[in-house]
Amino acid sequence: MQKQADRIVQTLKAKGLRVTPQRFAVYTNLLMRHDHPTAEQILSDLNQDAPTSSQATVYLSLQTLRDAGLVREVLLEQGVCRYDAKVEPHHHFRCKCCGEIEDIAWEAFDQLGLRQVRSGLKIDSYEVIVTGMCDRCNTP
Amino acid sequence: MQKQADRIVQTLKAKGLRVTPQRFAVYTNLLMRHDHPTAEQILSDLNQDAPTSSQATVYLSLQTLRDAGLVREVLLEQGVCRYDAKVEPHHHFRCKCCGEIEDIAWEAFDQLGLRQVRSGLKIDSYEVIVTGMCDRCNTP
DNA sequence: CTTTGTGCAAACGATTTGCAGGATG
DNA sequence: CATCCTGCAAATCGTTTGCACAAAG
Repeated sequence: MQKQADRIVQTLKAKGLRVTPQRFAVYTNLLMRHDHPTAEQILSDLNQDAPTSSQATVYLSLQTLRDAGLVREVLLEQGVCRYDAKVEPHHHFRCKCCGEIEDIAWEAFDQLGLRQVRSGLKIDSYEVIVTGMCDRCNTP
Repeated sequence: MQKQADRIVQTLKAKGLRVTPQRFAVYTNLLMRHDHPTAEQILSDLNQDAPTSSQATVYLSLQTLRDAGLVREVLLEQGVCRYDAKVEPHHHFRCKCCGEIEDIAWEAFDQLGLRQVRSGLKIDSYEVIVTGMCDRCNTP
């Protein structure tokens, strides 16, 4: 998987970011995951075996990656900031029972008549947050 | 406006909540506003003239009101929890330039084909968050 | 009178900052 | 070699908690 690492390095460089081991590790970790981890979860995951990054660096790296548009913040619960390296437009579902978060395909809402929401607003992006019960919690 | 105060008292009682001056003040303040204040903003607003509620009480009152379904949390920015006493379903727009938050009518998204988002998910509610530039920031 | 809410101050968890040394381009 | 990043520890911010007293039903 040398190719993949190279691609990640190129992505970072393309955004004008220096490629440091810590920043690379944070971004790679987030790209490999399928969940929506908090900064804390990324930190402990990275340092599981050997120490990789300090707390401050993980927080700063995430800020940097967010500002570069490589990573998205996902705010679903009060006081909990999650991160997502999947930048293709998509939405989120949160099970209010187990707390699990699932992606929802963008096309599900493609028919949204966003243009005419309100005249005067220049719309950049939108996100739908769905709450309910996942199939696991739903079938006892 | 005695009528209005009575209506608020009745609303609280109907939810089985004790009506204390502090709780009443928090809820009334939120009902009268058109913005989406943080707990901190409500606190300082209430205590502007005379001391009305302590910090802890405002936080607890907001929790209680949220649990009773009288108030909604609005999460648009990392680390900022806003509150909204308008419980009729509606969505939010946030100007990324001035940070202002506007309500968006529910009907704008009424045509959402939510039922068939994904089989297995039992959907409770959803919310659309729109980001962009408001008309004020857009016209220089 | 029993239960629940309040105020205060201390505790807390997540995130940010200042600063000195180190690595990157 | 100038700039930017990292690590550490301390600081900060928003929110929560423990406890004694007060108020609501």
